[in-house]
Amino acid sequence: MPTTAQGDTDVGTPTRILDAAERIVQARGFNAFSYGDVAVELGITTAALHYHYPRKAELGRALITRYTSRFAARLKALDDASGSAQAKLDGYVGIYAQVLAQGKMCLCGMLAAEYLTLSESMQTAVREFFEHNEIWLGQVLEQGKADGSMRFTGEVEDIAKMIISGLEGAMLVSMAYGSVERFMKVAASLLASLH
Amino acid sequence: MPTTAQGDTDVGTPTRILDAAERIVQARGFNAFSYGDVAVELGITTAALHYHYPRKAELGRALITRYTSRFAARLKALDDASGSAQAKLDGYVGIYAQVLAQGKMCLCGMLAAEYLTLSESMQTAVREFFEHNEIWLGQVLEQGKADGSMRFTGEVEDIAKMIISGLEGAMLVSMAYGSVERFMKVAASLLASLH
DNA sequence: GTCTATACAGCGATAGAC
DNA sequence: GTCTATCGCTGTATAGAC
Repeated sequence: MPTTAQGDTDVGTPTRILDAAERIVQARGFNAFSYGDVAVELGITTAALHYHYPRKAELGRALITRYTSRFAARLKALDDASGSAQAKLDGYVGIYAQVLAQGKMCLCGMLAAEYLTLSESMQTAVREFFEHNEIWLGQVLEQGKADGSMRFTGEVEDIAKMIISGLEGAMLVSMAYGSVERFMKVAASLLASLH
Repeated sequence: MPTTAQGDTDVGTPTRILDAAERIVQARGFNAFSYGDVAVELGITTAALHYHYPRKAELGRALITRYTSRFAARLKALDDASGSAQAKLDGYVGIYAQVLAQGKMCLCGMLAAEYLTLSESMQTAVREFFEHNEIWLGQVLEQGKADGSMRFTGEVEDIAKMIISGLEGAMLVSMAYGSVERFMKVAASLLASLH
């Protein structure tokens, strides 16, 4: 029997920990983030946090896997809802813009900068995020190429890498300006060559 | 009378501090970097470091200003040596590739990720780096447009922002793969649309 | 599952001798 | 200009009571 009644949003402590940690890490980075930050926000002690995530690297790993699976769900939603390849790409850019509008980096973009300081487990999970995105972008590009709506020279894989790199970089630089507009302009220039 | 004899390379302690700190920050980030790291490498104590740079934020600021002025010197060298706009752009990409080949991020790209944790003085200096680069890139693009070697739609400023964002992002993601090849492929795709 | 208490290491920074 | 010594704080992590 679950401890939450019907109608409850069922946010257990582990979820609340991940929510707070995710936001802090996306804004300030994994190395500038501490158990203390989360503890204060949740009104519990750091000892309680360690009960759920004994080591910081394990918390970090959980952060990435949840982020990646949520991201995958949004990409699937784009597949289901959007007809054209262009609409899917626009939706993809929109996901990034939403994150930036909250003053945050992409979690895995942030972690890529700190890559050399991460545990092996976190490093692997970060790479998997990028690879998953590249595969999805590749499929969208193939679709656009097949139906004639997109034109590009070079391998689909390389264009996919360019798009994700370009968007991550646009987020990165835009962090220094707190400007979603800047991000949107760069994204538009980036994708303009595909028309 | 200088304390260094003729023929000495004249690397004082402040320079050696900046050299070590710069490399560590570019590889691991400002928040994962400590006075202790530099002290061990230079064989002096952290107290000696504080004599030269009393506060970490001041060391950070010095790091950025030196990096930016060195970068400016390299851009000027490209202006002096390269005739075509395309050659200048290739040289620009080459600078980034050289850094990445040493397992490092662009200093200011790294600091952009940590932006919200930096002192105001460092934040300002980071933005100045990007603005300086955008101006230079804008001039190159104008040159390419004027002599007919480059074609693009949209504002020159936006294309310049796209190029620096794209290259920074390519470095960022490539950090997770330790792959200069990946970076070069993305850079090529990024600039292909200008031909 | 959360608490108090604590261990222990590392950090930035300072005082004062040399 | 560099040292020894030290301070105060923060960080991750653990033990054991409740």
